[in-house]
Amino acid sequence: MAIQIYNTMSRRKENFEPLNPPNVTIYNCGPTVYDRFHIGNARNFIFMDMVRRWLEYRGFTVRFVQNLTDIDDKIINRARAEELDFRAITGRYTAAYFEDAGRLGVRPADVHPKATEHIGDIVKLIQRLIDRGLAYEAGGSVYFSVKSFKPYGKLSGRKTEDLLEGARVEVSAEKRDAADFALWKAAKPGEPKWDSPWGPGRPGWHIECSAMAMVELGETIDIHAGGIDLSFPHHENEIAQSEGATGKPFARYWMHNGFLNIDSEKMSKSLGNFLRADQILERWPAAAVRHFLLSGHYRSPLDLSENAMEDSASAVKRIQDGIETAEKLLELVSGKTTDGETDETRELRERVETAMDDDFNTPRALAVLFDAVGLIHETRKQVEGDGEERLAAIGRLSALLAFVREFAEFFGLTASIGASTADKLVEPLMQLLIETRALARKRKAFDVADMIRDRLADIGISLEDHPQGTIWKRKE
RNA sequence: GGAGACGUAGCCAAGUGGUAAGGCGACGGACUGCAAAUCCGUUAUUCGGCGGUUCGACUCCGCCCGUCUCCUCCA
Repeated sequence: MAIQIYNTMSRRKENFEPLNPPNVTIYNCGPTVYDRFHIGNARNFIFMDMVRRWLEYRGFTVRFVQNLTDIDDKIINRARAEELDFRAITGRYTAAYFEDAGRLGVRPADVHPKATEHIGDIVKLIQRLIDRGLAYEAGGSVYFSVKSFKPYGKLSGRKTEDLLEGARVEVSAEKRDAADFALWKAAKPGEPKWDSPWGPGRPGWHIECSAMAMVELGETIDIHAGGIDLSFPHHENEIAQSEGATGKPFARYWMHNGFLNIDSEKMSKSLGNFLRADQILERWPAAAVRHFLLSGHYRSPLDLSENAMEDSASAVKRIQDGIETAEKLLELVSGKTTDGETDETRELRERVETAMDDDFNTPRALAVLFDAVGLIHETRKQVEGDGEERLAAIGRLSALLAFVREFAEFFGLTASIGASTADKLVEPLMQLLIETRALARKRKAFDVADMIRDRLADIGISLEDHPQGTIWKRKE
């Protein structure tokens, strides 16, 4: 069964067939580095990183490119406000991007191209569009002529006429049509600028993605992705620029994730109702944030709330506890585990694969993971019991543990496990305390036993008594 | 005005033309010296409303109500 991907262009799920299997090229529209990104941006980063990993899991060789927009109005404004060179701003927030993304478990792309490092490629592409009669120079700026590109609007389902009637687009005497958009912006006094055949200026927003995607991935890429708000005008314009210049399809699959809402409204910088990723990470573990973002289908809107985060934190705890309990229990009873699969885990794996192959249905895949955790606890009882079945149960438990661990890691839900590397002294000291408490309990000195447990609880360690012995865990 | 998405239990959220996954929460029980963890049971005769198609719809069609998004920078 092939992987199915919902293509915004066709508005339906399609079988995924890359241009040159097993290679897959992905271009994801990255952040403008004028501020730390918010949790809504993170939804896209985390999701696309997971798409990349799922394709790798499925045997594809993925080349993943995500740009960093490092020149635009917002950056210039911020630089002005702070009285700094714009490069100081982009440098600071580029570093912040990698820091926050890393904490969220998002891998760096294979390449993170920057607009300012591709001015030459951008200029060449603009020239190509002028040569083809699709763009024109006016007053030192260059505009794309929307009317001369017939398929304009095919991604977002818009008609050029409607756009012109909308008339909410930027009015400019230089443009032949209101819907035309800038490829090259003539420099105003004091703005960063680069030389070009049309005079000093800087690239427009949309052109960098076309130019860099082509340079890094070729004229036709497999998957182009971004938030749904980018479908128009950004992606529409990219198509116009790229296909206008090459005459080839720009991207085979367009993937757009839904918004992250807060109080049922889109979270956005302009509305001011956003929460930065670094802020949310101060309060919640990365694993909980990831669970929350993956708990809904990527194309649906997701509503962030205190309650939703609490639910996710509890849900993640169930998985992590399941893993930890199984690990420690296996150590307690046998000291060694095997990683072999069983019919049971093969079936679970198949369910995850079916869910993920179906347009990356993470909620369904997570449900399988929770089912597996349930099976761990069921098996645990057999391991704790006596008799014949115990040996078989140990094998079953190890297989389930390996399965849950594999996919919990795949989805990034184990992030906080082992986050603090335990001092070598901790384990033997814990054993000492556990043995002391066991002795106290045996002698019915429950006040002593409870004191040990309570004091450990105070410092963040919980004890669980099992028939085979006592397990300790760190709390959050 | 144009384009589109969505409306499933207390909350979050999958799903299918054949009789409702999973998570969180709640309640009852088991286990425990007491806990914690876990387990068992209960928690949507019903999928925004009204019609229609069908042997049968939550799933298909129509209308209505409600929420949201895009059409302007935005993941």
